[in-house]
Amino acid sequence: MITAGPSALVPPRKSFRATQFELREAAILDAAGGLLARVGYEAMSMDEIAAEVGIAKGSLYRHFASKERLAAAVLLRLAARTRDRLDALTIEATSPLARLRALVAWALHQRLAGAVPLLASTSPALRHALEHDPHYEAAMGELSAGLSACIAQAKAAGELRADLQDDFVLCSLHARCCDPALDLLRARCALTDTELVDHLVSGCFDGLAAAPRRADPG
Amino acid sequence: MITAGPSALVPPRKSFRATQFELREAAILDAAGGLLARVGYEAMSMDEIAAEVGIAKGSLYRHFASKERLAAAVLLRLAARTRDRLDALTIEATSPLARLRALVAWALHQRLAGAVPLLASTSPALRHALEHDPHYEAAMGELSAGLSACIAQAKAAGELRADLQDDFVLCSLHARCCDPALDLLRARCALTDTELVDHLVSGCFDGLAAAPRRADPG
DNA sequence: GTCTATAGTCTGATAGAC
DNA sequence: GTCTATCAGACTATAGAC
Repeated sequence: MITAGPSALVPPRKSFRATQFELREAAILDAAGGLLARVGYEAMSMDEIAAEVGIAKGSLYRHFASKERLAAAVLLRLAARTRDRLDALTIEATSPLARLRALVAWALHQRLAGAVPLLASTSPALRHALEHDPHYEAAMGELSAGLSACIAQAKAAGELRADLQDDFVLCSLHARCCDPALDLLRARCALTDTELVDHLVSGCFDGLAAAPRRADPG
Repeated sequence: MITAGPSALVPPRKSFRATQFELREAAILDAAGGLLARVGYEAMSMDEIAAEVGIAKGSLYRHFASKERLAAAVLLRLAARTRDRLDALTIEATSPLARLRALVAWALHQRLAGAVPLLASTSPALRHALEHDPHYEAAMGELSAGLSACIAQAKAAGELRADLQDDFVLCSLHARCCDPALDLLRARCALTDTELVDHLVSGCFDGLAAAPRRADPG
């Protein structure tokens, strides 16, 4: 049997403690993410998070040096997950446009399940904090790059309007994933989750106006 | 009401003090609105507002009993203005759809000029405060009613997709007026204000996907 | 000026991984 | 059995409503 010892080729066997540490860190991110989505950055208190996770406040600070960095870690994880999702869709989905639609739908479902919108817009203070976080910038940069590639493909395939610049589409999609309409609709309309998401995605890509819309030259 | 002045038929002549009071109140609302848009509800402090207006903090509280009520007054005024704008468009604009497009464009231009998005979404705490403000509820109700009428007309004229329910369109338009995409685009894309607004309005009504989009039966 | 809320720190006690 | 991480919670300092 492969002793714990430093034999090469042995998968890194983590100590029980280290595993616990990682599990707790994930739990903290989950709790903070939920709070962030429900009450916002300013109103979420470190005491509340600690209480929700069931750990002491001091232990919270063993994982994250400050409230800002904790919130940044939440959004960082979400950015990474979104990117992973996009990668997965690159294999699954049939066309570039289908990938984009599926990614927006996925993001909206995440939010219905209680996730934060992937946007600093929640709080200007948080936005400011993130602007100086290199890890977050990097993760968002990667995500943007993947999306931009997808947008370019969709345009080349004639699936996206040619008169809109790529950056505009990118920002629009980002914003649609964080759409405040989701909250408005949840409060006002009686729709199932799936209907809600389908309508929002369709509204985003197909528009609200009736079919004959632009006088596009062929 | 005409008794105040000596002669009847004279427009109500306000005292100097009352005029000053109203001017100051408007100035407070302007300052608070700007702060609200720039830094958000939680981060805007009463001290900051007082300083910006150039009055003592005590005077602030002569006008508004609390921070919550001040913020509510800002959004209330904006709701009223939006409604006024919709009324004006009912005369100006040619079709119901044109009215809706023009209203969204107007709201976006307001935001470019520094106004708050007309939405509690900025801050969950603020949203909670507004949920219990009858004046705000009433103003938003009136605005929604006007918009719903316009939406119904546009649908009847075949200008809006028939497969989307009115409430869905209403919430979507509301959200588009508060679109976080505006801020993202301002930071990322080099577009003039007018281009920015035109693109956003077009994205909202015409969608991002290329023309042949749904297999609509006639 | 007063008072509350909360970020962030520190400590002595304790459980449980090693 | 030792030793380290965690716990509960008191504590400081600051910001900001009123």
